[in-house]
Amino acid sequence: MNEIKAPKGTRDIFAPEIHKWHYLENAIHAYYKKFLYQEIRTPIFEHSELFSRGIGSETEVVQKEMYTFTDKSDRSLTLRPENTASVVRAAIENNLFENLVPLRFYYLGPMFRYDKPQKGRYRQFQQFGVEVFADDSPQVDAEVIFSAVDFLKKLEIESVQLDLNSVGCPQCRPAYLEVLKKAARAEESKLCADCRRKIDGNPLRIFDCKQPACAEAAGRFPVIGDHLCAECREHFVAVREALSWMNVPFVLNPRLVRGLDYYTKTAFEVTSGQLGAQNALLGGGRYNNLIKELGGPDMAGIGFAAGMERIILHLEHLELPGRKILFVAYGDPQWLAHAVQLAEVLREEGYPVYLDYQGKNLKKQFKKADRVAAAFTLLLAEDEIRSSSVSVKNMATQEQIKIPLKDLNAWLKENF
RNA sequence: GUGAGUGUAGCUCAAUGGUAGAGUAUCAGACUGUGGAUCUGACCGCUGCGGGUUCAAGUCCCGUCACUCACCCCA
Repeated sequence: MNEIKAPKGTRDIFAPEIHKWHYLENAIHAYYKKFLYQEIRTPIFEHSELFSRGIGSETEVVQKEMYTFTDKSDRSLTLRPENTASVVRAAIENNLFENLVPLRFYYLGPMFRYDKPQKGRYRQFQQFGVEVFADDSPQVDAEVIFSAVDFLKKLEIESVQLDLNSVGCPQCRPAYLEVLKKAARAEESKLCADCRRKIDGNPLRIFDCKQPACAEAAGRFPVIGDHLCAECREHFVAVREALSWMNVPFVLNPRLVRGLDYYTKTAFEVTSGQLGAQNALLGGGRYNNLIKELGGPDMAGIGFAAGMERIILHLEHLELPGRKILFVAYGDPQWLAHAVQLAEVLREEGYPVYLDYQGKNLKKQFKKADRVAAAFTLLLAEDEIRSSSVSVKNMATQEQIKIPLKDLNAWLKENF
């Protein structure tokens, strides 16, 4: 008999951690409402082709990490590894580009990638993110980046670094890639086997390699910043200027590349030293060709995605105020009916009320009240019932007073 | 996909190759109108799983699975 466990890379979330998730989710909704972003919820699985076309069929994510399956009608479907392609698809499909203003969305929900789990990395993981369409202004880039950093700041996550780069566009990137390949080939003998393979496939990834020899060689490679076309260069300058208006500090990182193919111009990433190897809290950038490539209008787009588990890891020491609750005790089962009715009235008034139906005697009930961390225990037994009152015990101070039932609500409003 | 570390009670951890233990939690009682403290008792295990070595394996060896961390990749 094998015990059935959660699949590798998945996990259960419950109290007390779940409180942090509620806190984070509420914070996301509240924060992005201020920017007039609208929440969008897209399916958790999509046609596989959406991701291979959107993310890029040569990317690591599409080649090795997708949960792809065939349904009973032989459709190839895939559990979403990220949400940008889906949001774009949804906007196209629902004609949102014509009807909805502003074209600014945020989302949150589970994503799936077949990765080897480690700290901050799961096979089912939660991301939240934003997508802004139809605006190529560099100031929008800055606003999106500002919102990401500022949001983390609001959560008191401040020991982070914002890396910024421009990865060019179809006008300038191909020429740069050729220059880069040439430089890499010239030093091919110094590179590791992995990086030699990257030269023809995705030479930008060589910059990611942590092998000292590769990093050393990559230090001499040309960087894209010197090969941007006029438009990309001006855009990048304007983004940096707008970030300075917003007092967002950043680190220019000419070696920053993104894992998904659709990025153009601005690319950014926020990392944290507190996370271990998987140190990216969020990453994103501009994708001015994605919407068109997926069959939509020729419109710009920019967004980012953040790893919620990784943010939760930064909320370790967050002290969430415990929910105050009332405990109704009844002493002897013969008074249970009165207790049930009192609990019902209290809940109707909005109070969180706990009633223990197994309470055999007062001692046990008070013990349970202690266990559930009740602020007050309301005792309803023979004396109280006879006098139409209730004994209210403050569990912290041990003070206990008898209050007429008709005054209870007013008293609680005052003291609870 | 590669590597390393760790798998013993619900949880945290002990146990020279020689009868599997403690703390904690849970339950009951001391204490039938009152919680936290204390004391007493009870419950708690195919030592991840499968092989092997040995008179004897939680302990040594091999395999396997799981978890953790790292590589890789990324949020």
